[in-house]
Amino acid sequence: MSEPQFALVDVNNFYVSCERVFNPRLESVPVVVLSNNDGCAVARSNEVKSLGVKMGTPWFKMKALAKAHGVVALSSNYALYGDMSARVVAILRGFTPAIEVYSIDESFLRIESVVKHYGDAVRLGQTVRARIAQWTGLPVCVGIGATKTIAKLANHLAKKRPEYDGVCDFHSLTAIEQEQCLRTIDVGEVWGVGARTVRQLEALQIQTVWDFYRAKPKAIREQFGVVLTRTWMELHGESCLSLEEISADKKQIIASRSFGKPVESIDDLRQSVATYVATAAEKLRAQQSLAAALHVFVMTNRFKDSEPQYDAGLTVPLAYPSDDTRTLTAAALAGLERLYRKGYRYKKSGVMLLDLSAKRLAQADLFEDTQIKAKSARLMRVMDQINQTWGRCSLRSGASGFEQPWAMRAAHRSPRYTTRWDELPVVR
DNA sequence: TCTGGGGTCCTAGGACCC
DNA sequence: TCTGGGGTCCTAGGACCC
Repeated sequence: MSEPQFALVDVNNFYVSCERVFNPRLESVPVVVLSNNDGCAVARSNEVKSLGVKMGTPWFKMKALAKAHGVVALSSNYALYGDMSARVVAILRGFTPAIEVYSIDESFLRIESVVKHYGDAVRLGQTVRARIAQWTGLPVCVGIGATKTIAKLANHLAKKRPEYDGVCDFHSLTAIEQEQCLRTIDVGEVWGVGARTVRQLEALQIQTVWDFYRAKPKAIREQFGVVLTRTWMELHGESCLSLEEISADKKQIIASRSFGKPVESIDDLRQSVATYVATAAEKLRAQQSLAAALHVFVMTNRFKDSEPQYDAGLTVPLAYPSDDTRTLTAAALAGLERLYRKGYRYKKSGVMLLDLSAKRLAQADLFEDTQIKAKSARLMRVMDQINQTWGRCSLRSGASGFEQPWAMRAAHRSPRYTTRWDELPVVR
């Protein structure tokens, strides 16, 4: 059996690139895509990155800079990004079925069995790049290595160093080149090394990837535990993290949002909670699970020191595990009644579905009414079908409200070009 | 005025069992 | 007077990821 060879394919500035595909005027213009509620920058074009704007910078803090440099800000358009992501994955499946969709814009591929058809790994990477560019218009970079962690690092090199032309196979570099690369990259760039660990490593004079690579595994194990030791081994070419081709069922499902403006009344909170339950329950049914408990939470704006703060949550167990939006909504609203305190300006609420189990393995209950259960299943199926056809929340419970004055802001959303007939791009 | 949302895994410590 | 040892399960909190 040949040694594993991983490729990490990652779309450059994914959300911004999706917007540019359909609006070429955004090309070579500085563009940011904002988080829900138009809060923070979650995607930045290269022009914006070179202005020094960091990931997660609040929009209101960069407005002056944005105005000075003509930065275009867009609200996030998840319908568009989700659809573009699916197209990229479909193309990648044409290269190999051994693929793990790691996030909306990244996939790992096992390529050792298909490399020979392309000559070498770099040529394979270039073919991937060219095909995705031609079929979707999106730019990607490809990093290749013996482990996922090395592939990630190679992807970083492919992005940062123009001489690689978007594809870097770490093992095609000479030992000296490899060392030079590792010496120039901060240890924080390594997959699995976060800000906290960086600070602790710096105290040990470990600053670059090279320093970390040369560290003693025993010391890493004793001070940092098994997780970072695994990262160290992966960097040394020992594959510890395998390709997860089949995405496991979620163990919890969360739905929550910040409000467009502060909310004080319990009526508005009820609407928001009911809305989020509906979203979460739809996901729950999509993976054919039941929830045995649910957690509902509310919080005030933690950035407002001047205002009284309240941050509370309550876990509500269910009599029977359920996937019925009505049952889950009733439980969540009952929890909310107990949580609610008058006199606060709430900023966010949310719901977590917990203790999930596969529906097909559900334990039948002697005292449960099977007719009601069957009706519930039918109703939920019809609701999901209608919402799939006509858009999320087309059919919803009255509890989620009509006006929804608390709804999040999305003032700069582009059309859902690829998923709505009435928003198709028009060529004149 | 304005500060995202959704996940997973690991560890330590306590409760509990035989 | 003397008071074991091994194990599991659960939970909270921390760290990480995109």
